[in-house]
Amino acid sequence: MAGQVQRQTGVALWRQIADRIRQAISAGAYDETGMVPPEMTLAVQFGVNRHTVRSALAALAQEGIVRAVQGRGTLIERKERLNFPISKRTRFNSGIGEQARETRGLLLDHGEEQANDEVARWLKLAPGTKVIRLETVRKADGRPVSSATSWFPAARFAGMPDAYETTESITRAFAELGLSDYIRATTEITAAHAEAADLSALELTPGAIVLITKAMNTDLDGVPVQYSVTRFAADRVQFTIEN
Amino acid sequence: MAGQVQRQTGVALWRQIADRIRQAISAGAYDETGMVPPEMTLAVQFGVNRHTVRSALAALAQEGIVRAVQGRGTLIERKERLNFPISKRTRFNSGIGEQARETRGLLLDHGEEQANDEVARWLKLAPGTKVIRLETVRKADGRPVSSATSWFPAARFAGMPDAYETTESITRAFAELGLSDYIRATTEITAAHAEAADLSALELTPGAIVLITKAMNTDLDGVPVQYSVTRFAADRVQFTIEN
DNA sequence: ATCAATTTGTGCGTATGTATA
DNA sequence: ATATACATACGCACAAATTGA
Repeated sequence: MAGQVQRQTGVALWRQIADRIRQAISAGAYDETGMVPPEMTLAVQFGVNRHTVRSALAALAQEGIVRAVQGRGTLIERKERLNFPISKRTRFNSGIGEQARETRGLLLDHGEEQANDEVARWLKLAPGTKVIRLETVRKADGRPVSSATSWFPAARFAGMPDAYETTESITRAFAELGLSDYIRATTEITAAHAEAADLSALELTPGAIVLITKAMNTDLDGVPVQYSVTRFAADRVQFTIEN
Repeated sequence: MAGQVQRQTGVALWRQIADRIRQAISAGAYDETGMVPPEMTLAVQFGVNRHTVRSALAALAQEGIVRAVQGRGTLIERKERLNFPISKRTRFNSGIGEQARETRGLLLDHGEEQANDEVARWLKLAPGTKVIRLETVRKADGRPVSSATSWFPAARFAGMPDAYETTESITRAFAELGLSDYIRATTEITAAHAEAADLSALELTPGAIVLITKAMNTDLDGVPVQYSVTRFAADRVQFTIEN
């Protein structure tokens, strides 16, 4: 874990250190012992006071990533990073596969509205066309992984909110509404700092990073059936693209 | 730009605000005027003192993203976000296409070494096999976009460093070495906070985000020819996957 | 059972950075 | 520019828990 933390940058040292340790845990750097190195070792490594390391570890403990035991050390509780394959057949639940014991999809809010320019462009509709909006959060083993806003052409998928609430899955909801198969046409990926809404929806701490995908699905005839903006907790996921 | 900035989070208010304004500029929120709103307007919007907004704008001015003019306002200098298509035919230079007038690839360092477990796994070689390592930075219109470490099987591509230095392009270097075509087989995408090395290589400010890709290219027979770990300045790029 | 070494937990004083008014 | 409040970071000291000799 080379590279020093930096002062006077607007990001507190304890946060920089927490981010680095979180990353190291995800990368499996401490797999041999299952523990984080002692506080003093980390303090020397990062060139800071032990108190500063403690602040960082406290933040990670708060996230449930580590657990400190007096006299023993700081144990690693979790190190998973879910992998999302992105392909023509991109689906949340089957993509997760055996990486989680249980996945759930919760419907937070929904409504019918008129497509704004962005939604209309992606769904290839005229601006103002009626669309169904779904706000959902997906969890794996109880842990929030992503929050999404999806839009569907209202003319075709008016029953979407009910279908999703019942099935907890876009794929199964589509099936209920008579669409047995669909294709991921385009995916756009960016990254940004978590906003206030992300913090509560994804149970993140401020300063965390979100990976943002804007994706469009079509039916087998190439007609757009869904546009969604999904925000993933960056330190819980990675994407893979296989060509 | 909804959502308030938060105190006591380890990220200074001026930095949170700078990040939000940078994001808003990228998203085109101020395209009508080409200017950032007045400092007092922003101060009210974020619920902070005007001084705090000034700190944020000073940081953005330092990055060259905005320029403050007394009596007029704060002008937006740059707002581009380069788009990287990821597909079988993923190539940096042709992918950039007309988005930049000039692209360069600079060779920072290179060497011959033995493949560690990660490199060996990706290149499908036995650990310890000789590989060529290239450290490169790619720039578009003089602005650093990504820094990459690439590994190539040494037996086949011993001339890689020279070829890259001459051609400033992986594609052209491969061509010089007798490989006229190659395929992007796998791409893995994650995001993390910028490390010290990123700050200098990509001219970032601390707290910035990097998008990290781990990618493997093969020749037309499916034999791995390159494994690379590339770190992109997250606020300058986006990825798109077309299926 | 005891002891020493290691490691986390706690307290206090001080200096500097951040933000407001 | 000044004053005030709070957050961040450091340095030192000592207490409490765990481990292994």
